[in-house]
Amino acid sequence: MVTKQLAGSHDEADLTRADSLAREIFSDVANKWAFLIIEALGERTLRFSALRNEVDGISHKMLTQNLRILERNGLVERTVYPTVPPRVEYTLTEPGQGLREAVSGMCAWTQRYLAHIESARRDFDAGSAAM
Amino acid sequence: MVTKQLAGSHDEADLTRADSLAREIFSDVANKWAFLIIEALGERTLRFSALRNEVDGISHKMLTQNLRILERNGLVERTVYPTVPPRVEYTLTEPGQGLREAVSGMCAWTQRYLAHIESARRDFDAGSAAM
DNA sequence: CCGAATCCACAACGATACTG
DNA sequence: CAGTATCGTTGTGGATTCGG
Repeated sequence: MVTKQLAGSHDEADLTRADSLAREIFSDVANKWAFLIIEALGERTLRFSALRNEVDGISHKMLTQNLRILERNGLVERTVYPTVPPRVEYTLTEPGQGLREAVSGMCAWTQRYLAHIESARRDFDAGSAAM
Repeated sequence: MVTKQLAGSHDEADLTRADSLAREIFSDVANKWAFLIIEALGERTLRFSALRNEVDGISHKMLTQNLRILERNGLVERTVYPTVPPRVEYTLTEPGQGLREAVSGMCAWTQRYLAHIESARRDFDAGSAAM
């Protein structure tokens, strides 16, 4: 699936539509900031500013932007308390939690191969520099 | 980890270094094309042009670029056969396979929530359009 | 406190053309 | 066939400012 799929089903135009939708979702979700936001949220409910502190290095703009996208896809829930000053909380929905598990898988993978990757990079960079 | 970590270890400067490295890896790997390439490769060995056919919509340039990055991180192995015309094959290394499993997790997640997400989007877009 | 909009530098991307 | 370089366009992301 997603790339070319194994065509286990019946129709074809139908699958390619699902495929292009899957691509869109990937575009929305498969980026550094979305991942970090999802990991930061975890099972907690956080305010905008708290979230901004957790995901460090993220700009105000990027945070809002990515949160909007996640919200649009139904992965985070946005709750506005009409107090003054305003107060907005974000929390992962159930599909969002599902994604978080996948993301956690990637995080675990990163941890596991950290050293391996680091040395692969050194080798590669050393090889490129040889001229 | 990756974002702020739970500080289960001893030192601190050490962890933040690992953390920033993890970030770098995320930047390299957490993007649409890298994911699609990894899924397309799977357990097979593919030539450049074959890979290009599998990951459809990808440009020549993007493919080389992402392959270089993956190679640099030791996730794909690049084998050049010095024939004429040249022939270059790509295959996932063991760490690459590990990443692929995580990516597959995301693909499975996508499939699972496809309909859910689609309707969440409709709701969101309908809400935004209300003015 | 949160979000939207503006401005702007610069990175990403696609198309093309050229090399081995 | 595979890779690199260049160019022009589009997009991304930060800083700032204004508004609720």
